Amino acid sequence: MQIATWNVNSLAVRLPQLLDWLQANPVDALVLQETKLTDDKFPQAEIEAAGYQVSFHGQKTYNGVALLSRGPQEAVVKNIPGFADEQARVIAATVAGVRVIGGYFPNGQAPGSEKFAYKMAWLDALQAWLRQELAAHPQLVLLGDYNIAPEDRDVYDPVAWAGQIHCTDEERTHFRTLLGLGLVDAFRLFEQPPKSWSWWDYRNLAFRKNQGLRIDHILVSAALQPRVSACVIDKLPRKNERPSDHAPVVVTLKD
DNA sequence: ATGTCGAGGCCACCTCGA
Repeated sequence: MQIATWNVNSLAVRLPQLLDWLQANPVDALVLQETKLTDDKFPQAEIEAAGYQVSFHGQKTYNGVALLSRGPQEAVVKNIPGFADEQARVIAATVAGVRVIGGYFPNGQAPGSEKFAYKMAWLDALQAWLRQELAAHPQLVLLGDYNIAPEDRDVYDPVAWAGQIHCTDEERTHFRTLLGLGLVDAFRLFEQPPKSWSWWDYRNLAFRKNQGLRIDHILVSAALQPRVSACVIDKLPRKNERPSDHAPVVVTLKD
């Protein structure tokens, strides 16, 4: 079984690439972030024609998430229960016995800003909900665009980025708290090439210079960890002539 | 090199967010 995450930065623009990618990578489940589509504009028919069931939760211009799966989805949840939020950032469902939670974590803009405070409140709410989800669903994966680079080795220039958004102590503490709930970073279960990133700024020729951050993550529960056999970042879509700024991340589970 | 994209307003350029 394979489960993947991809911030597509506008599904309207990236739909052809998504369909191409699914043909080459027929994963069992995929969560998308930054679809930037209201639900009435979501390309449900095209995705179903590609052999996937899909749940989605979107809004105009910003954010928006979706969950695609080959098999049926049970107990679909949109956004964090009990956390009033106008921003569409979370979608979850149980797929083939695995609780799949996809998230588009707030960017946070800059430490000290209102958006940073919102990011912290959102992370608090996620953490509280996740405790319950883990108790109810031991086989769980939390994946998406975390907008957090957990360690200095996840940053192309850790000195320049020290204390900057994605790299603050507060964000990294939140990431470690998630691990403390009984989750593990699937990517770090394996030896990986140094300078592995999942996002490169569109500016500054960042991709050509491989100046990026690893901010898209797949965290798996302790009960799921023994099944994890691989976790990779697929840089290929970032080489498209009209790419998203993020690359997909894929985890492989043994049956 | 702050050297890019994408959405949306009410455009044929600007602002915002990332």
